[in-house]
Amino acid sequence: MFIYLKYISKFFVKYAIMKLKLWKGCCRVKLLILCEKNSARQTFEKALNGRSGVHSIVTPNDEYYLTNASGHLLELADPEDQVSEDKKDYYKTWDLQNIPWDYTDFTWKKIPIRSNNRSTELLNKIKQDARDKDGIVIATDNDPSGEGDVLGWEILEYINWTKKVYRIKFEDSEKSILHGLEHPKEIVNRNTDGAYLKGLSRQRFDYLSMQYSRVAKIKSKEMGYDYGTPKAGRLKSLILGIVGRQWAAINGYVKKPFYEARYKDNSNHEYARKFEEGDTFRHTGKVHAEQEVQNLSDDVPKVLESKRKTARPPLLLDLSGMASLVQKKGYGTDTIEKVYQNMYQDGYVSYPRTADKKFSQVQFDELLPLADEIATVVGVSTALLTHKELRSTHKVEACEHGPNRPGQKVPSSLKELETKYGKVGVEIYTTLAKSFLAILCEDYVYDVRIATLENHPEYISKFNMPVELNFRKFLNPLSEEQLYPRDFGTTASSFVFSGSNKKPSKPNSTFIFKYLIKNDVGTGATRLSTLNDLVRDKRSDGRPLQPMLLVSKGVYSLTPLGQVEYALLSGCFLSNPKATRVLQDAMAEVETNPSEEKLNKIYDIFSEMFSNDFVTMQKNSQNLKDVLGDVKPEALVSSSKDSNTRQIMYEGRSGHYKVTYSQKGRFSHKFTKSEINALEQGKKIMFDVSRKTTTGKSYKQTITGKLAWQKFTNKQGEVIEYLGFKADDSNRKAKDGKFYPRVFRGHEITDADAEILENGRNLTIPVITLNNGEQNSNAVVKLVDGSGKYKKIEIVEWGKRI
DNA sequence: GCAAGGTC
Repeated sequence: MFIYLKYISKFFVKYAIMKLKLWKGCCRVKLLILCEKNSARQTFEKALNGRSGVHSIVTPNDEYYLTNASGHLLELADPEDQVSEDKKDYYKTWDLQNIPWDYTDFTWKKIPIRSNNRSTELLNKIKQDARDKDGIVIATDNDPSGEGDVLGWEILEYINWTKKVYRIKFEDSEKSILHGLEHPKEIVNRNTDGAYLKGLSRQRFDYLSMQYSRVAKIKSKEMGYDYGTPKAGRLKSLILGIVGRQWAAINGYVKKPFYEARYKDNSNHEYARKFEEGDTFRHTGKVHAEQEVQNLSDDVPKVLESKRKTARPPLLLDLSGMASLVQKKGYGTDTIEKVYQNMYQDGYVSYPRTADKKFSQVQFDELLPLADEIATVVGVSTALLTHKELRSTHKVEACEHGPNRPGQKVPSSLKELETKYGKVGVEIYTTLAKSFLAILCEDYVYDVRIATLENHPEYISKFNMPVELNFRKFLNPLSEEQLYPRDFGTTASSFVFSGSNKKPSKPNSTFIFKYLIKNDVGTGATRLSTLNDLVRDKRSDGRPLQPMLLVSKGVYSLTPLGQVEYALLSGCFLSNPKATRVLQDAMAEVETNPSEEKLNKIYDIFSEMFSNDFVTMQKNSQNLKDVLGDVKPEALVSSSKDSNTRQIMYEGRSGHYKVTYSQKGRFSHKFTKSEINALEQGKKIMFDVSRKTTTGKSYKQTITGKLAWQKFTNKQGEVIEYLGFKADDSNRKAKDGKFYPRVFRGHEITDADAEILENGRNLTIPVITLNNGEQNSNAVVKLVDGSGKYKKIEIVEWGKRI
């Protein structure tokens, strides 16, 4: 009986507990946590110990499930799909009559991103994941622009989510994620959410800017410069503007030499006076400086002071900084971007699209234990890594992704990277590793030594004497001369120093990025990809595309199409950093006072800017001929529609050339990749072509030649210059100055042959195919006069068959 | 066909 009771009570307790659990479970709030991307979701998974589970978020025991997007999954549909049926044509047709657009026509409809074939699939998955949930936590990145908020909300809108929505903010670390989950903010109405409206205003402003491209295309075509569609936008036009202005400065540079008296001591140190605007000791004529030098007696150096100084390691790298450095080693930024992405996916390097150059403590602590291992791989002495504390100058309290740096996975050797990613992978890793390892070294210590001259104290000389190299042993290493400088000498005498104003530097990626960063245009994620976009000459489906920029040896220049845009948008707000500043001010206002009214103000700001720029562009189009000169036929869309042309910089000018070399009806040859490579470097190439005799028998002819700028006169009598393959003269020049074929029926005329022919004698040579039907024979030939300045080789008699 | 913003 006792046992029975015990059993019963045990059963009841068990039942009660089960009931309680069930009750608790049914009342638990079910949350879907929406991360921006796969890698972020994985970090959440680590922080929460599982993809799903129980965690205190909005109530103490919420059931959560993690899901993720992949950046933006939606984009604004094309203009014609934003408007009512009766206005479709108006917005579809590229016509100046249909511009400017009326923003009140737009529904701001979004569609899954077309270029990403996974977007619909992911949207469906998120919709599925959300089905049984009570709330969604938007856990996308916390960009100050509100982009993460837009990214999350547009997904919720797409899946018709009507239940609760929370937003959490955090940085890219487990600790910060847990902290963020403790502070969810419920958003009842997205139309009054500051961050969301702020992001939306940026998006719509930029969308409306598409009108610029239409205007630019229409006007340039109208003026005969139909080189393609100039792609105009806040970021693109700014890049083209800075490249265009820099080349204008380079082309307008006038060297202004100057001469001044200086001293040099017997250790080769130079002593000069400090030049300030208005000083008269700098002469434009050499004579004046020479006179001055004659009056300056020899002197004795005197050390003024030796100051000990230290220099901290530089900040770390963001994507554009990393790309600039690696590009200098001879790799294309497009390749760098792709390879870095692959290395990131494999865990060797950190998240690519960051704008951070400093560490948070958490990120630093995560990487520090790997330092010795990384140093060994890249060949940096671990003995140098003594500064294990994060300098305050290199630290931020909170940041998103942190700088570009080595990842948690360390390769066993550089060879491992080379096998997987090629040499560019090695370069990327070494660059990142060194910039990280440098901050674990002590400061660079050096003495600044300053000297003057006993009797001419206004002459000063200065150099740095290294004391302890530390991080400069491997990062920005000193030259031999800088490492072991000679100290000041014992005597000094005067000389004429000649210098000149500095020539503006050619625009490379560092130059472009610096300008964009300074003006806060674009983001870490878009600067490099947009620059690559402008250089791209193929669409994703392989069809040709008119590039706006050309890059050669890291230097960027405008293509004819780029020049069109540069000319058309000159003086426009859009191609000025001011456009971004005006936009950012308006965005800040939307954020602090989120309302439909403030959002509408964005459209007004855009409209005002555009109406001014519209006038400017029309004016500019009238001056296109003055600015651009004659239309370049090779740049016309009509002449480069096929993939048979390549656009390159050649001998300092840009042009198209055909990759198929042909002589009408005789032969054609499509250049191979290596031939194209050689040609574009200005090298001479050689290839065989197949030719046919009159009887249809084929034989090979060897052609040699290179790319060259050539001229022809068209029917209107205009001399047109074009770039193309120029075969070496296939004629020999005879003694009398006339020309005759270098190759006759497959036989190359040797010097000895020429000697005989040009003396009017008969010559027996092997020829490949004969008119009498035989295949290979000897033939007796001689040289006879042809028309004009030509002679020809004629068969006198068939020889025997070979 | 046009943007800039994400991501792989």
